[in-house]
Amino acid sequence: MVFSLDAKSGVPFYRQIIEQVKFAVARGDLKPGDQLPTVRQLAVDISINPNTVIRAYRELELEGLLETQQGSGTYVSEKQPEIDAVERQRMLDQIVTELLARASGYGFTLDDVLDGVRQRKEESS
Amino acid sequence: MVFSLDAKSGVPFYRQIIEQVKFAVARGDLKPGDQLPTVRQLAVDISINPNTVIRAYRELELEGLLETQQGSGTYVSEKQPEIDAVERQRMLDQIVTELLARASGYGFTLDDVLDGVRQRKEESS
Amino acid sequence: MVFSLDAKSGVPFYRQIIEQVKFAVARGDLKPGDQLPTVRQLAVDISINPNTVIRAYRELELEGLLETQQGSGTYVSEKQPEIDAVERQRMLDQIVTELLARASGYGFTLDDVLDGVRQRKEESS
Amino acid sequence: MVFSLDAKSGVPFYRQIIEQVKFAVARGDLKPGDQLPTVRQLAVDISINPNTVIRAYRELELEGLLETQQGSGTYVSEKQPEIDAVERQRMLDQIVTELLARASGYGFTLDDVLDGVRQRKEESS
DNA sequence: GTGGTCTAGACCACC
DNA sequence: GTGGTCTAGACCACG
Repeated sequence: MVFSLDAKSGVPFYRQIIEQVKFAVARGDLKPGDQLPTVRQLAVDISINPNTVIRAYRELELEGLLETQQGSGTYVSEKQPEIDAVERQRMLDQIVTELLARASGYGFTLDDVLDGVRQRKEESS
Repeated sequence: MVFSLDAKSGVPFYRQIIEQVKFAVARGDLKPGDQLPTVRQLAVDISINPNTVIRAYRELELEGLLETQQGSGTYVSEKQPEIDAVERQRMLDQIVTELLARASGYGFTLDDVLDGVRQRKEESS
Repeated sequence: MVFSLDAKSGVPFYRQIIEQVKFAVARGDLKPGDQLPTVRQLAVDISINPNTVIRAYRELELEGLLETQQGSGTYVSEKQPEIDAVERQRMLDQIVTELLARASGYGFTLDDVLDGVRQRKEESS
Repeated sequence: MVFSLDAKSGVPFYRQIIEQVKFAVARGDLKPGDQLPTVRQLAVDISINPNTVIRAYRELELEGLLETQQGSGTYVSEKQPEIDAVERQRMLDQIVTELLARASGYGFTLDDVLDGVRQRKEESS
């Protein structure tokens, strides 16, 4: 799995790592039992402070997505946490709300955003 | 114009004010020449420190959206800064990218997001 | 004498008035004994607060450039204050220093400014 | 890079810092990628409140001159914002206009100013 | 009355 | 360690 960070995005590094891991798991690129890069290795690979990697892994572990085996490494949990459907929907709502608010601040309408997302879909298909 | 802050959102107060002003201008609720609430008045209204309001107004002034006349008040600029079409598109791209990145982190597909936004559209119509 | 204010310049109104009066006297447009517009008249003419006019006139009176005769009006002093040559030079130095500093902040060289001033000279001749 | 403040000038501290940074970048004393003094360090060095330094750095960041990396420090942007040539000329015009206006207020002619600036040039050469 | 600047100090987020 | 946000309150400048 390949990680990449964007320092200019304003999104903190540890969040970018978290999202990339979640994305990889959601896509199936990372399967239960798969090992993740070691903290030190990943830190070197993407040129960041090991503490930042630790923080990302720890949060993912707290969520139940990862498991660390002392001395062995960090792995994708065998039992992926089931997210309550209601909770899940609320999550999406929250994300959509925030981004729409930001978009409207720049004068974009809901349709503008809708078109933007549709366009991505075409590009990816 | 009505302002409201959400202390739990994690979004800094001054950013919330900035976005609400931008939104109001984009919607036409605030027109060029209109006076904004005075710093002290708004501070009292939404129960925050005047310095925080000043900061929000100041950033909007630096962007060219507002103008302040010492001793008189703060107004919406007569000449709203024109946003370059290319710049605008890049802005939308960035917003959509973040929207999708955040959503995918929770396992949502592009279609899930599309549905989420569509749903908003129906609600608002 | 015609006054005009530029609200966008950032220079406070009372300073703009002061400089315009000084300029008019320096040019000879206003001679010793000449009456200036009354405070109220000028305030109406240029659409500002009378207090602002009062402030400008008062500072000019303190410098000895104007004299107010209660109930009669404000006049250019018969005896224009002589500014010490050294003081005068220091004044110019200070003005030049500040503006050059600001110009350099935008990457302009001393020659750029020099050219800018020369250009004005040609335009005015 | 050495900073120095003049409390008597009437120019706000944060503006003085901004102009000194711009000047240093324009001169090449600060190059893209260079780190600036930390907020706290600079605050101690020039004996002002850290908030004032933050404010200066922040405005420079909004202009695109600096970039801050949370937890790491503040750096000169790799891509310095390009100033539109027209915009640049307007800026110079504005500076020259103010220079002449202020000078004429003290009875200096355009030639006096020209001499004053020329003199600076000789001194600096 | 209006906005602007600065300080002091608390608390937070990130690396 | 780094920068960021917010508060409280003083003092100033402008109209």
